[in-house]
Amino acid sequence: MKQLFPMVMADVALFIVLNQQLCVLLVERSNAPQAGRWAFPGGILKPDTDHNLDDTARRVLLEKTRVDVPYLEQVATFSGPDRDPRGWSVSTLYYALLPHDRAPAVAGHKTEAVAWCNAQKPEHRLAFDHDLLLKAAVGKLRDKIERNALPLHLLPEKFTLTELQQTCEAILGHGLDKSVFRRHLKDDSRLVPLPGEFLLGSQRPAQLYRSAPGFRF
Amino acid sequence: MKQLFPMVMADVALFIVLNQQLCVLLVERSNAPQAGRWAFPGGILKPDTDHNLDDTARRVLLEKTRVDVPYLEQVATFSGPDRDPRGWSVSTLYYALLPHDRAPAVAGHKTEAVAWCNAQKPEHRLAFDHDLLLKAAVGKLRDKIERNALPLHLLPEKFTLTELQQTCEAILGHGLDKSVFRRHLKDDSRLVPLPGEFLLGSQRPAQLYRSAPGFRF
DNA sequence: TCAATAGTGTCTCTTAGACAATATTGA
DNA sequence: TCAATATTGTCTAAGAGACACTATTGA
Repeated sequence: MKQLFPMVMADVALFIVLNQQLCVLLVERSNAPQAGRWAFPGGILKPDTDHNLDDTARRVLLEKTRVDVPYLEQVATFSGPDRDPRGWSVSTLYYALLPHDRAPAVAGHKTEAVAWCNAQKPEHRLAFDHDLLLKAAVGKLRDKIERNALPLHLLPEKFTLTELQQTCEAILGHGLDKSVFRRHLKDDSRLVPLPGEFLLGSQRPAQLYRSAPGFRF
Repeated sequence: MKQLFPMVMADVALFIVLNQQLCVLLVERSNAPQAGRWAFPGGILKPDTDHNLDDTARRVLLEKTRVDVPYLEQVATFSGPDRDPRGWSVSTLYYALLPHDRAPAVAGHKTEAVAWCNAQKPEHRLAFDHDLLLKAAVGKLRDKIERNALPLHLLPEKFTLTELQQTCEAILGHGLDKSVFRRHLKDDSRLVPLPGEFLLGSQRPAQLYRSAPGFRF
């Protein structure tokens, strides 16, 4: 017998940049269906407690990984009778960004393994239609960077322009010219230089910046 | 008592350009809730017959307006317990484009009035949160035009470059330079000039074009 | 001093934007 | 011929891209 209502869920692609590579958080499914494959953290809408699907997304991410994220954005909604063997499903995909210094904060459920996986070429076999979802999420993220958005939520509180550039490069998948990159950030109000604060090393010190108050993406 | 499952629906913003104005199709609600207000054509997912939400969107548009559209694209998904007084709802918004010479093809249900309404500043009071949805749909459409997409699905089969430019201007809400506009279309494979076919009038004839085979947006 | 990276400058080439000039029709 | 619109050209300024140069540290 056919079901009357579809499953309604939210999935989250949580991005991070590790070792100059754009990575995404995946959870190994421990139960059927598709046990052993890797999927985005996701879960079913709870109409009693969720105020909208954004809430659902934030909640499932918190439940599955213990991470609360500052920024969450809708990518698209996927639907159909066959994408999940349990039946007709509608799942709205979100993406979120995590600063690389918070990577250790991510913890799996007792029974589930989690892993940071190369977002451009995942080394795990994905469950359901999540390869499609991943493409969509990466595409949307790239789009924003190409349109001059700054992925500051991927960076720690204080960062240098070089780190920012490397983060953009990891997302775009190709190098950027240092001079051009910095020219664009001239007088950009989204960036605030921290007076007198520098990143030191065996080279010329690098000015540290933080994101402007109220910055959202 | 709370409901266990949300309503799952698709809404469609069907755009057209009439008299150089971007317009959207609205349906006057004849029944509660919100009778008398105007809303996008929309309807509830039928898991038995719809293969996905795109299907739902196409079907409800056909049912409500008798129009089958060549192009349909997802905008975003809106959700929450209060946006529809009937309870927790999830609705995925699509937009579609209709050539202006097909405006008369649109017909309402027996009991419902339909109207083309100014998309930038609607003259009707919208139902539910559809003012939000309208903003999102117009925004997405503008975005695509700004990124050099051609809204050929808003034009009749044969059209001139001037008509194409005016269509873009209607979407963007501001004028474009004729010379610049045409420069961009130089050697654009999306446009095919029709050899020897011109639009005549009391002026220099204008070359007619059609969209390239397989053109999608 | 040197290696390493930060940060700036310069040159060229492409393009956007504004506007002018020319072309072709019907009245 | 004129009015109207199509179509093309030209000039200028801004920006992108490539690359070189200078600056400042620790070793």
